[in-house]
Amino acid sequence: MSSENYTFENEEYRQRYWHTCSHVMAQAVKRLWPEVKLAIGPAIKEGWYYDMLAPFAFTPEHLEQIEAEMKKICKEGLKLERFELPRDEAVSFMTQQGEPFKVELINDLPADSVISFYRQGEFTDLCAGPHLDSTSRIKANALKLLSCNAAYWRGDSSRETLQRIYGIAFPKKEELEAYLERIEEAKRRDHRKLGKELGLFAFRDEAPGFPFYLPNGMVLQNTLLDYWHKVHKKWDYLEISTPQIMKRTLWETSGHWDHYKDNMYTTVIDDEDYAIKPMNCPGSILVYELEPHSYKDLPLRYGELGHVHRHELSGALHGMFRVRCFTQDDAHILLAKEQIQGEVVRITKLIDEVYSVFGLPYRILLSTMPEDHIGTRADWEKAESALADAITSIGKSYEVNPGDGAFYGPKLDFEIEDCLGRRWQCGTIQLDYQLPGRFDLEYTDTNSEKQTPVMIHRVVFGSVERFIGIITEHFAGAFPTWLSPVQVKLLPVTDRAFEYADGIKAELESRGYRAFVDKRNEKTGRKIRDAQMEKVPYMLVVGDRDMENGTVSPRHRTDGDLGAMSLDAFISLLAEVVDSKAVK
RNA sequence: GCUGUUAUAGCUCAGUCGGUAGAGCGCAUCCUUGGUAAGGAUGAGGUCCCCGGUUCAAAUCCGGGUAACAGCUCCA
Repeated sequence: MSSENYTFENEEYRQRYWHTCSHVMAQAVKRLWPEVKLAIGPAIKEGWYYDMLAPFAFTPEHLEQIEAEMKKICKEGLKLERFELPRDEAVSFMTQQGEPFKVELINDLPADSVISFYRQGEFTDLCAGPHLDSTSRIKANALKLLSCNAAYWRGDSSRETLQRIYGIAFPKKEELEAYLERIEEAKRRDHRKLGKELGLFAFRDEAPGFPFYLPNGMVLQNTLLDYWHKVHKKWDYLEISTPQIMKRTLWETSGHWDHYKDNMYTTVIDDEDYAIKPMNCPGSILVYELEPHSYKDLPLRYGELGHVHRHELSGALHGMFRVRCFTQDDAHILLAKEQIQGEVVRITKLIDEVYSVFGLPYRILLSTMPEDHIGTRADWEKAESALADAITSIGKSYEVNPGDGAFYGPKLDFEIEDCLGRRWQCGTIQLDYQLPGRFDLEYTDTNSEKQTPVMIHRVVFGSVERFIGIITEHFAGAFPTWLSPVQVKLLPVTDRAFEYADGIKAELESRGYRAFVDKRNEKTGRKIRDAQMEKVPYMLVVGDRDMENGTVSPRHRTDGDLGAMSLDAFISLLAEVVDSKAVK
């Protein structure tokens, strides 16, 4: 069967298609600028890229030129032919072609590997394939070069910085347009843009990477945390709060001073070294150590909304997604080995409960033993199967992420998928066999013997800041009513209705709702438009008619005019939406 | 941190060849009292990111900072 019998929905065919596009792009570049050196050009999840070294920086105009040349190559209908060469011939071939990166790649291939090439017209590339059979298979008017950026050769920051050109292509022009539209939609939802427009948060040059919460953002955060408190009370967590700054000796015991110092902010107090906490675990441990513990205390669940600081590289900062100080909705659970599975089930149920409130689907990843680890293989296997069994026991499934665990234990990661299909790692459950031992933690078991507890680190939101960023984009700023900074905006038709509106506002506030009156000297249409732009869920138009009949005229931001009704009727409607935490 | 790009009014952005700045929105005042997505008029706002250089003259050209953006590396 020829590869062209596949459809584009087929993953393997898609990869083949994009990989061929990447060769066509490289060919176009070499035709335009023969002096450019090629590195690697794989197909990726969406599209492809090619890394290259050029004596000048590519600009959008260059990309247009390359794109035009690519279209020409597609129309030329060049056949792709595979051939193999022995290693020494492969090296001399690429040396002769003036491609040092390709020579390095060939030299690094394992001794027994087959070294294959693909030729199309005058262009030949080192490549394992597979490919389409001809460049004419690529739909010339449905391909686009998206951007050009820097990338390190072999992902190594100590090596050459190359230029990476990203591209995308589809078999139909409409699919390309839909893809580009999705990118535009993501831009419209960018939480940095919405955060500014909606008055949620801000950044200043005076504090790069350290967010300022504005009044609306503070309401959102507090509402989120109120909910967090409620859920954690229900699941038997004990809330604590530990110091921001603690002595160097503590961080030496925990291992952070040796392994995490580059990311820590430090200070000196009374001639002693201190560090601002980058993580909450050592603080929780100090609380545990305050008194002796019995097996009857376990699992002991310390919850902490811990404000941590980490010195991230300036180039890594990204709105609320990557900041230098953030709040983890952390918990440290101390428990006996045999309690692990049951506790993991509890945590998974809690996480499931929270994510479903936001309407966020997720998948679970099990990260197993990395090469660099502590503890015996048997212990690891036991821990990994405890995590795996916990997930399957509640009818959920997981994917394995081999070797991606922390050095001190395996973990479960919860990856949220937002409404644009983008994935975000939020929740995580990590088993830790190391820290309790480093701090000599113990509990007394049923035989009056001292035992070392296991520690579970877990977060649900991950970081409150990142979670706020994610839901801002997920809801495009139109938060569900229970989370909206302003839930009801009263729009008096004339100033005769101000007093009536104030009375309704007071009534709503006394019931715990967030209401505001728009008393600007503007027409109703204008007030509605502005409230819509602010994404307020409910607008209450009140005018002479309502005052006469004792009604309000609610308008929902998506459902439109709901018609006049009594205030009581509106309040019960509002109560139902808010209390159910509906995504509305 | 690295590579590239960018920085002009509260916001979004124009500003040609180097001759000390403009629009729309917002804001203020006045008119307008208007029932489901923008009523009208007038007006006030600028250390053109910071420091230095070239020049008779710099928002504009050059160098160095800072910050943001895209990506790499790293990560909640």
